[in-house]
Amino acid sequence: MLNLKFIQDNPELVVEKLKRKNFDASEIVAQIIELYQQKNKLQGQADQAKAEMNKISKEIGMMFKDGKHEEANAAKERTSELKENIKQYDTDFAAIEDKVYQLQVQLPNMPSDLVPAGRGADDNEIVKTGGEKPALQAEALPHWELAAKYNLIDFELGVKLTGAGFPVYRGKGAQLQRALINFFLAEATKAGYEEIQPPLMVNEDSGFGTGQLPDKEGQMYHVTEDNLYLIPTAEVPVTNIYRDVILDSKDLPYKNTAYSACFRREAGSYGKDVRGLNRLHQFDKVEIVQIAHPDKSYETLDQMVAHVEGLVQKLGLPYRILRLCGGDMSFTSALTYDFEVYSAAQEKWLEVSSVSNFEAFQANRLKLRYREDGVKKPQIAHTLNGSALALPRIVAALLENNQTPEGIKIPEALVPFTGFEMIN
RNA sequence: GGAGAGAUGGCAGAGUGGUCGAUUGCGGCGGUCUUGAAAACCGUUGUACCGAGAGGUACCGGGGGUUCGAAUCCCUCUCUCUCCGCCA
Repeated sequence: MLNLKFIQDNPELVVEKLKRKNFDASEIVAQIIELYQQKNKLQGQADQAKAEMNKISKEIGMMFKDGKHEEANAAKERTSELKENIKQYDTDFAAIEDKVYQLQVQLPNMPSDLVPAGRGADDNEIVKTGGEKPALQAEALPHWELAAKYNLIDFELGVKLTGAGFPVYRGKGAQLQRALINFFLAEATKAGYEEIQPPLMVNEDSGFGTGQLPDKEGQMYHVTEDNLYLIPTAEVPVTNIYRDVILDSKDLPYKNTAYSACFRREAGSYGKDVRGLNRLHQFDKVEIVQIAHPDKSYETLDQMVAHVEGLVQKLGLPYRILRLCGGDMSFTSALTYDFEVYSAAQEKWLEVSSVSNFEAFQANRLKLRYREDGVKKPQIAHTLNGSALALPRIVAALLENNQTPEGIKIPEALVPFTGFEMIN
């Protein structure tokens, strides 16, 4: 959510910047400014009326105290009209405020100047490529066949237990999952992130705070009986730790990491692109979150990107880093880097991480602020997060890229966590 | 699931219709004192919006109502806690 005052003070800038997200904001911005002025005028009138009312009420109180009952009753008569007016002002005010809000939430976050122009995935900028694509023999198998061959993942069993998109990991498959989680958490801890074990369900306020609600309601599993939502990412509970808080600037940045299962309904997305582990309703992910000072948030973003890069490097996966173009980035992001790893048997790049700076967009909703030494008014902080990493596609790439006639080789960095070097 | 209690400022905790945005204590900040620190003492210490400013308005879990006037009374919703039951 963009700040109202900012929109009011910089209407052209907002419109101009949002063009890069292929969003025409001119109409909405104009309406917001118009309504904002009405709102302020109304507030002035309402406040004045209320001030008068408060004054009279106090006077009446004193009169009663002094035993001047007749005067007091006379004064009461003056209040009825004021009362009516105030009621009207309040109703109108609330209506305008609501309208402004409805418009305000339609505006996406402004992209950073680094964001390339573009419409879709093809326009993303490849900022870096690393690692070596493996040379597989001709009969290399896709990961879902490898998973079956070595009894690592049972997709059909998941269907029996729950439904499509809920695989069952077993044996070394399950152990590999656990090893990856521990490896990612260990790396994050080493990098100074405090580990969090968050609830896997959140309430409406939290869903709203990070922007899943009200718009993306359909993407989350909703437990209607208790009105709770299964989290689509640990970002939701972890970032909401900082909802409605005022931090001390000298404590910034706050760094948290969390492993969680993630639940996504992904309604309607079935087909050949979603085979195997490519897209699931439940998957595991380690997330990193930072709350940063606005002056430092891009530095922070670079650090987070470097952290994620370190992970894919240690796993020995061929990867590339994309800077998302205006048309492909999310509604809430100001700058996003996607990580893709190459899954050699599918011959496909798979997205395994998305690292974003939301600047003040989420923090505005969250009312997440910090106080600068000696400055009275709290300022809005910046929020960032990234996957570090999402497991399924990492597993897919590991299985496919590391397959040999003897079995699947575990990357060296992971062996201390798996306890085995080979799946065979 | 049954019974009860409660929700007030960073925390603790007063306040049952009127100068209450809210007593007090703790914590925080500033100062006096001290070689330094502690103690003691003095002062200060919420957020949002409007306003050039003076200042004004709103907020005592959310919403609604009664009243000239509500933290205080009424209705309603939500949440939390305690005890019992069940259970990991």
